[in-house]
Parts: sequence; structure tokens; C-alpha cells
Amino acid sequence: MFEIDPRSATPIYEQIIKKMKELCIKGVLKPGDKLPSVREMSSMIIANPNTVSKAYKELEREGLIETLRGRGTFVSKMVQKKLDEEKIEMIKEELRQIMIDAFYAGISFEQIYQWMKDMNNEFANAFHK
Amino acid sequence: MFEIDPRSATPIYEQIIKKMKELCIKGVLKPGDKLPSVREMSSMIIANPNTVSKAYKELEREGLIETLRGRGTFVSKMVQKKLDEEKIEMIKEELRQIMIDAFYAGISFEQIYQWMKDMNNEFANAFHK
Amino acid sequence: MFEIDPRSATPIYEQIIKKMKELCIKGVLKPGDKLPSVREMSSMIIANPNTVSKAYKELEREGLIETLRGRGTFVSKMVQKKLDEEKIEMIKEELRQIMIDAFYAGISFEQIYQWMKDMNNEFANAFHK
Amino acid sequence: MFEIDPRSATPIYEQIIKKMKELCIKGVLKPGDKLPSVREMSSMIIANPNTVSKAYKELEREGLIETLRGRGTFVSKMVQKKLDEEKIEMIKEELRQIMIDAFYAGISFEQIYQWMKDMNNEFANAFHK
DNA sequence: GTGGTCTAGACCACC
DNA sequence: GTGGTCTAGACCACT
Repeated sequence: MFEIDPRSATPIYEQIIKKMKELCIKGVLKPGDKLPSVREMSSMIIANPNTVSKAYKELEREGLIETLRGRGTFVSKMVQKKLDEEKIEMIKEELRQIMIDAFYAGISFEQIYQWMKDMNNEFANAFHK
Repeated sequence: MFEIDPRSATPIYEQIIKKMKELCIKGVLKPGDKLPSVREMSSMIIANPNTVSKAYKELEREGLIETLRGRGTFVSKMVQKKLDEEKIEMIKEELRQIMIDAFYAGISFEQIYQWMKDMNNEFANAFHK
Repeated sequence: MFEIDPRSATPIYEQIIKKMKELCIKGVLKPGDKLPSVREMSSMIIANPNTVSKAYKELEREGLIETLRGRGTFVSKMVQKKLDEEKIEMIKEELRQIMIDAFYAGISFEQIYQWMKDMNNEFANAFHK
Repeated sequence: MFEIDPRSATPIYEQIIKKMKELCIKGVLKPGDKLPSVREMSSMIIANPNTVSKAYKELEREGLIETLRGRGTFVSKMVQKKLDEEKIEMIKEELRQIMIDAFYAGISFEQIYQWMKDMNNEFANAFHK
């Protein structure tokens, strides 16, 4: 359920954030669900507690999770999708980069579109809710 | 033509690589074209020759450019689109990440698809060769 | 244990790579072993950290070692001997060159074969695993 | 007959030297044969005359070819195989390196030995003359 | 502590 | 002229 690759170039704390977001969007983690504590999580994925803490703090800053003192950390009930112009530009730029990489890897436009549709389905049609 | 942002979080050498790939894919740089020498480029974008060199070497490793000893660096004549399974998985993973980020940024599926189509048109020559 | 010749024509970073491969193949370095940090190694062999870093990165690219962010560099657990057709051709070409050089140096075929056998014994564990 | 790769990492002048030695050892070039002039050769392989000249000079220094003023350059009649201790050590070191590379490429000892025998045959049994 | 990136400047071999 | 290698030292993010 929660796989982290310490060999990856992407920082561990970032991998945690991404995984968390994915689990939420897929509906595996639902609003109100309790998350493992920092200590539990760090021993689960064999990482430094500081690293897990950093990820949790960032997720809280983004509003995906909430920490209730003495009770634990929970998935937020309402996730507000904020239209951050800067963030949107970043995503667009990343998409452009993927298109370029895909070209050099010999992947067709149609293939990418197919993947996109598959992912949307996998994400419980998050985009159409 | 060649803009680099030294303040960006993405390393300069990576920015060069991306820019180069984009110029090749758009047809601004054609097979056989001579690239600016390491020294020229470094003074153009105000960066260290080593940084430019690093970018050039990576581009050569990927097969996009070739260096002829003592003569300079040139855009490769044959860019073989090799179907590297590992690379494809990586791209797919990146696409998945973008879809997730897009959702949280409140970007619609249709919007992303529109962007993709626009980019595809922009790179039209290359993609439909 | 780790001798480098700064006067040699072969670059220092390449000497490090070769030495490392030899130590791995001889079993002196075992899978999972921690390598000296870039700084340690650079002071050990009296070279610049950048030079050591370059060697480590190449070894990682080849899959012999792995770097765990913030923790250090380690000998890979699974070194997959991938049958890269291009690499094999390169080795064959190098062997051809050696045979030619050996002829002009007055070395007999039998002598070369003897050397090969000796080396094979030296690397025995690795070769017959 | 005479192929040079300007993209290769090995210098062009060295490629010429190696090719020449190979042609001699194979018996394609026989003692007394006339070589193309520097100018001819340079236009043949599309290289700078200086580069060809450098190769010829080195080959002459090694005793493989001889220049007769006003007549041209010829393959030497007697090639003395000199037993240079330093050279021999170098070759042995190169052989060791190949054995290591071969291991990581998944090539067996037997395969290498077979290649060696094939090459010896190809070289008109130079080693057994 | 670790490796990743970068600058400033140097020397070398090759063409 | 070109790129390849190297040093000395710096800053940064990650663990």
C-alpha cells in the first residue's frame, strides 16, 4: 500500500506527499480517516521521523490533512481546490516537458491521451466529480 | 532565443537540456547544425563553461547531439527513437503525477487535453514526421 | 588498498571507477557495503571532491553502486549483468586492439592466454558465481 | 577498406594508426607496399592533413612504415618486435581491464578465448609465424 | 553528516 | 579554435 524507494532521485518526503495525494484522489483514503502517526509511518517505510514529519507538515500546509492535538492526524473533510496561477503555469510547463520527452521516447500522442483517460478512471473520475 | 533563469529551482544544466530538446523538436535546430561552443554558450547565458559542458555531455549521451573532436558540437543526424521500457514507465509515472497535481490545482481534464493538443500542434512537424 | 596515480594519462575519475570495479569483482567490496563518502575518499586519495563525485556518478549510472540521499553511497545488492549488444561489440573491439598491440610487442598468443587464466583465477569467486 | 569514425572518443590519428597496424597484421598491406600520400589519405577519410601526418610520423617512429624522400611512404620490410617491458605491462593492464568489463557485460571466459582464437586466425596466424 | 550543483579559473590533447 | 579534465572552494537540500 505504501511503497517508498530510497534510491529514487525524488526526495523521500516528496514521495510521501505524492503517495498521500494519490491515495486520497483514488478514494483509498477518505475524508476523516486517521493517518498513521509520524513514528508509525517512519518505521513502516523505514525512514527518519523527521522526514515523515516534513511531509505531514507540507500536506497540512496544502490543506489535505489536519492535525488534532493529542488525537492524531486526519484527512481533511473539505479540500479546497485553489486556482493558483503560478501553480498552473508550473503544471503546464511540466506537461510540455513530458510531451517532449514522450516524443524522444517514441510515444505517440494517442498513447498519452489513452493513459490520461485510464488514470482519470483510476482516480474515481475525480475530474468529473 | 535562449533564456535561462539562474534563480529557478531546476538546475541550469537541466534548463539547457530542456531548451535544446525543445529547439530541436520545433525544428529551430536542424540535424547537422553547429551548436555554440561551450565557451560561447557559457558567455551567452552567463553561466560557467563547466555547467554548459555538463548539459552538452548529457545531450550527447542521449544521442541528440554529437561532438567532433576539436571541431565542435553538432545536432545529430539520426535521432533514433528507442523504445526504452524503463523510460516509458518513467514518463507514465510523471504523467500520473501531473494529473494528480492538476486535480488539486483545480484544473479540469478538458483543460489538460486542450493544452496537450496545443503543444502537439506546436511540435507538429516533429511529431508527424 | 586504494592507489591512484595523478600523473597517469588515464583520468583520475576513471582510475577510481576501474579500481572500484576490481574491488567489487574480487569480493573485497561486498553488496551493501558503504563506500567512503565523497569527502573522505577525496582526502584519502588526495583529489578534488568533484573528481570523486564524477566517478561515483558514473558507477551509479552503470548500476554498480547506489546512493541513498543524505545517507551515503553503497555497493548495489543486485548487479544485473545485462547483455548490452553495443557494449559487447566494444569489448570485442578492445580485445582485437590488444591482440594487435601484443603482436607488435612480441608477446606470444600463449602468453596472453596464460595471463587470462591467471586473472580468471584471481577473479574466480565472481566469475563462477 | 579504411573507415574512420570522427564521432569516436579515440582520436582520429590514433584510429589511423590502429587501422594501419591491423591491415599490416592481416596481410592486406604487405612489406614494400606504397601508402597513399598524406594529402590523398586526408581527402579519402575527410580529415585534416595534419592529423594524417601525425599518424604517419608515429607509425614511422614505431618502425612500421618508412618515408623515402620524394618517392612516398612504404610499409617497412622488417618490423622488429621489440620487447618493451613498459609496453608489456601496459598491455597486461589493459587485458585485466577487459576481463573486468567482460564480467560485468556477462561475457564468459570461454567466449573471450574463442574470440581470441578467431582473431588470431583472422590475423593470418601472425602469432604462430 | 550526505551528495548535487555551481563558479572561477587552469591545463591538456586534438583538429 | 574545440571539448575533456581537474582543482579549490562555495551553497543547498535531504536525512
